[in-house]
Amino acid sequence: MPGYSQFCPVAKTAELFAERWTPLIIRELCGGPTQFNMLKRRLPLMSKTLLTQRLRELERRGVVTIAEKESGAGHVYSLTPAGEEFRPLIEMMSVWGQRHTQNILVPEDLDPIFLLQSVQGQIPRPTYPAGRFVVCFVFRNLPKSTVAAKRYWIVFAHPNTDLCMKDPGYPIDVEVIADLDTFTRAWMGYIGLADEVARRGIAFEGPPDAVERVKALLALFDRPRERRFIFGPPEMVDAARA
Amino acid sequence: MPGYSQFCPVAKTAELFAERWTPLIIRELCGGPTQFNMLKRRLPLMSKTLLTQRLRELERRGVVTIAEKESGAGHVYSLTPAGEEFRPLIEMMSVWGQRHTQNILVPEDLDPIFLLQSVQGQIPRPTYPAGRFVVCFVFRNLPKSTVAAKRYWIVFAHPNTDLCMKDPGYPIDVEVIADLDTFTRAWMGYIGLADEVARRGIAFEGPPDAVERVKALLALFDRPRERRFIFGPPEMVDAARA
DNA sequence: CAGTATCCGATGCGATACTG
DNA sequence: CAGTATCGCATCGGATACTG
Repeated sequence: MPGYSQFCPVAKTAELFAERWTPLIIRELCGGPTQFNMLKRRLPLMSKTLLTQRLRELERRGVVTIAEKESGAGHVYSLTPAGEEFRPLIEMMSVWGQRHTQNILVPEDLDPIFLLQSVQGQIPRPTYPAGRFVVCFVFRNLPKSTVAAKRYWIVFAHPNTDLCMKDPGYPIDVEVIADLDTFTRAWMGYIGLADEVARRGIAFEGPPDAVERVKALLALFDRPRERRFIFGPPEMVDAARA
Repeated sequence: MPGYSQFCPVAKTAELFAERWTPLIIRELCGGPTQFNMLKRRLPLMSKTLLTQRLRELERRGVVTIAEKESGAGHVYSLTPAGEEFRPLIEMMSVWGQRHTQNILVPEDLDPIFLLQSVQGQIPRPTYPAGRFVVCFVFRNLPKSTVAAKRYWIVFAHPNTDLCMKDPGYPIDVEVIADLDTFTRAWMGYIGLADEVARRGIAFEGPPDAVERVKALLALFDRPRERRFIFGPPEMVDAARA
């Protein structure tokens, strides 16, 4: 794909920034330095070949640095100062998307893992329960096309938290049961959470105090409609919140 | 090209905004409502078919309105409120490009007409000369690939100004002679204008007072290095300046 | 794990011709 | 002028296999 053949800086920036996948790579790198497979995991539909290609191109253009890892093979990818200057662009794209793309979520967009990574990232560390606390998410009405599992576990273990795709074996404190699309839209603030809970589109099962605990963790009810919702890796969320 | 299959608002926005040509179309529409051929003229490398396609898609997504023209055939294209919200993104891309793409201008990027449209647009109307005033630009070292002409005329006629590709026949007040790439980089603020004029990379010919007049019009010497240089159609420049 | 090399198929898009 | 319809090919990028 050749360039636009215009010296206009908007065009020159678009040649780089508006290439397919590039904004999403930069979105990921906004979460801080990361490795190849971390990126690959968050961009599952992108082939390794293409990801490498894009990262190389971004390095060539001074947007990304590729450093040798100290231990083992592979590299660490991070934004250069020039790359950091894309952060406000990514954030504005996020805001625009929240305001104007609510109705064009298609089944293929839904992804329990991506969703729960966001959930995991949005929960402020200070609010973690003291001891171990396990929330199991059960998603109904998964898109037919997906191979995703129905059940996931978020394990709070004091300063850390883990997202598990397999039963970690610990006793479950609360089960959250919801349609995947309902929970996604609710989590994004696109539909009323309280409403969905009220009509049991989203249901909580467990001891009442544990359920309240989870509702508080998810901050389900005090989410303003037009809040600046930063979507991205946990570190990016942290940075934006500060 | 299918979507990214992610509900993340950055991804959903990228599906629309980061498609090939789309940022440039929006850049143009930031100059206010316009018509098909105006767009086509500013995006010469884009085919009519593709331009139509993109405009239709942007309409479908609520970014552009397509209205019948009152007289004659064709439509008027303009940004919806949602589309207007892309303006800050375009402006940030412009700023990023000015800071980080100065070294990657290639010969094919250079275009006398695009350049002089920008020149014409950047000159504030209040500074126009009182009577008719004609500046002829002569570009040397045009890229071999181009079919562009060497000579262009900007005719100031009181409240209006015209950019001519053919000799308008009026007597010429000042001739500006420069390498196309030198003038482009200087105009963008990428290289020092005063320096280039001093070593006659850019030369002015005409009566001394008229030459001074042109230098003032072009605001060649009081251009700060990191100024917020808005590149785009004249109306966009006007709006950004206000 | 962290990529690289190669092949080949889908499709995006330019070119051309046509219409009101 | 302001587009629409059709065709064909270049190329982007996915799939697969391979390597340190």
